[in-house]
Amino acid sequence: MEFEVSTTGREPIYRQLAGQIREAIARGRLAPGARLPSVRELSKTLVVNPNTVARAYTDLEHEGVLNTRPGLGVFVAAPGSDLTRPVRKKRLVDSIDTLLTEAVHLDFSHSETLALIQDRMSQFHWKS
Amino acid sequence: MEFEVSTTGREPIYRQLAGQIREAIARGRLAPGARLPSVRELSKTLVVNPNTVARAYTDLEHEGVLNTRPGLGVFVAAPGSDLTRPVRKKRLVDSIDTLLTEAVHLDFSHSETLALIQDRMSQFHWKS
Amino acid sequence: MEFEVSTTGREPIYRQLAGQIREAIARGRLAPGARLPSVRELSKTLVVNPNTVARAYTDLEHEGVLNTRPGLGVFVAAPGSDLTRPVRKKRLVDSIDTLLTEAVHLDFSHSETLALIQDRMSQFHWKS
Amino acid sequence: MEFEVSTTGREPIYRQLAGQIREAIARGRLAPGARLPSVRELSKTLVVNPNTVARAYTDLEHEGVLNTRPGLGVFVAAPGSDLTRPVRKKRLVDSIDTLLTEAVHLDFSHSETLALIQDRMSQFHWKS
DNA sequence: GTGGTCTAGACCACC
DNA sequence: GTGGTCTAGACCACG
Repeated sequence: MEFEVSTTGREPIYRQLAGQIREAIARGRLAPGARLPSVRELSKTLVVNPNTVARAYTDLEHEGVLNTRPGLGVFVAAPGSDLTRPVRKKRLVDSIDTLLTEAVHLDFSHSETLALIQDRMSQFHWKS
Repeated sequence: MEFEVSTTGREPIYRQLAGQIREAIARGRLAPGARLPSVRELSKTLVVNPNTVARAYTDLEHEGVLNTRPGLGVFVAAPGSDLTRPVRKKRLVDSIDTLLTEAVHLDFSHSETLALIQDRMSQFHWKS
Repeated sequence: MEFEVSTTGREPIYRQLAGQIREAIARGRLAPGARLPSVRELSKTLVVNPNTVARAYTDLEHEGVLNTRPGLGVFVAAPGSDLTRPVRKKRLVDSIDTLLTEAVHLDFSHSETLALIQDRMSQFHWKS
Repeated sequence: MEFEVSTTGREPIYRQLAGQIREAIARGRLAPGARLPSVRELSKTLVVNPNTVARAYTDLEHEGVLNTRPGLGVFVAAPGSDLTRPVRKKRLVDSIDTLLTEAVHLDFSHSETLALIQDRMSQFHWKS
C-alpha cells in the first residue's frame, strides 16, 4: 500500500492518512491481519512528523479498525463494529443525508446520483 | 424552520447551522425565495453570538445558496450551481467514496446500504 | 510584498487587502506556491485586528485564490477557475461595461481609452 | 428609458439605479438635456421608496452627471468632467487595473480579454 | 509558531 | 428594523 498526503488543502494530515487507511480496508486492498508500515517507516516515506502518523494509527485503533501489538507492529483488525445496530444505523443515515444534501446542491438529478452511487459501490468490498 | 446546535461536539456551530440550512433546502422544506430568521433573532433563539449566525449566512451566500439583501433579510436563492461539471462530479464522487467507506466499516451489507440510500433519496427534492 | 490599507475611504479594509493580493497575483508578483505573511504578522504591520486580515485570507481561499494550511501559513493557489464559462464571461462583460461607462464619463476618447488599456495589459501576467 | 432594479443581490438599489443611468448616458441612450422621470413617478414604476430614487439622483448631481432645475425636473447634464486630467487618468487607470485583475483570475487570455473589450467599446458613445 | 472559532460590544449603511 | 465591519481578547487544533 502506498499512501499520499497533500499539504495543499485544509484537511489535517493525520486525518487524510486515517481516511486513506479506512478506505483501503473498505475496498479490500488491505485485508484483516495485514501489517501496516511502522510509524517511523511511514513517517519517512510520507515526509511527515512521526507524531502525525502515530495520531492516525491511535485514532484508528480507538475506532477498532487497527490493532497495535507492541513490539510486533500495527495490524488491520477483524471486520465488525462494537456498536449496537441502532447507533450504527443512525450514523449511516446521518451520513447519507449529508451526502444527498450535497448532491442536490451540486445540481445532480435523482437518477444521476443513484447511478454514480451504484457505480462506486461496485468498487468496495462488502460483507457476506 | 427550527434549527438547533450543539456546543459539545467538535463541529463548529456556524457549520452545523449551515449544514442544517443546506439540508432544509435540499429537502424542499425551505423553498427558493423564503426568508430566513434575521441574524439577531436566530442568535437569540440559538443562544449564540450574532457573528456566529452571520458567519453561517455569509458562507452560504458565497456558495450561492442564500441571497442577503441588507436592510431586508436573508433569503433562499434560486437552485443551480455555477461550478463546472467536472468539479461538481469530482466533489460528489469523493463524498460518495467517503460514505461507502463508512458503510463498510459500520458493517452494513451492499443491499442494506443501497436500500437505505434509496429510502432516504425519496425524502429529498430532486431537480427536473 | 508590502500592502497598505486606508481607513479613511469607504472600502472595507479586508476588501482593500483582498484586492491588493488578487492584483499582486495577477501581475505575477506573487507566484503560485508563494507564502503570504502570517495573519498575526500582517495584522501588526498594517495595524489592524488579526480577524480583519483573516477575513481577507478566508475570502480569497473561498475564491480559490489562496490555500491555507493550518499550522503552516497561507499560500498562493494554482491558477484557474472552477466556474462555468458562461458565468465567467458574464462577470467579465459586466465589469467591462462598468469600466467603459466610467471612461466615457471621465471624458476619455475611444482611442485614448483603448491605448491606456493596452498599456496596462502588458503589466499583467496572462495565461498560456 | 426603462430601468429595473433587482432586490436579489447585495448592491443597494440606489446604486443600481445610479449605475444604470450612468450607463444609459454613456451608451448614448440618454442625451444631454434629456429629462428624467420625476422622483415620484420613477419610484412608482420601480416600486421602491421615493427616498431611494432621490438618493440616486442627488448622487449623480454631485457627480455632475445630472442637473436638477427646481420645479421643472431632472435633466442630463452636458458631458465633460470638472476634474483635472491627472485625477481623471488616475481614476481610470485604477479601474482598468481592477478589471484586468479580474480578467486574469477568471482565466481569460490576453487576446480574449482584448477582443471582448473592443467588442463592448463599440456599443458606447465616445466623444469627438 | 500557525490558522480557526467564538464572544462581547461598538458603529455604520440601507430601507 | 435589517445586515456589515471592526475591535479586543479568549481558547482550541495542528505540526
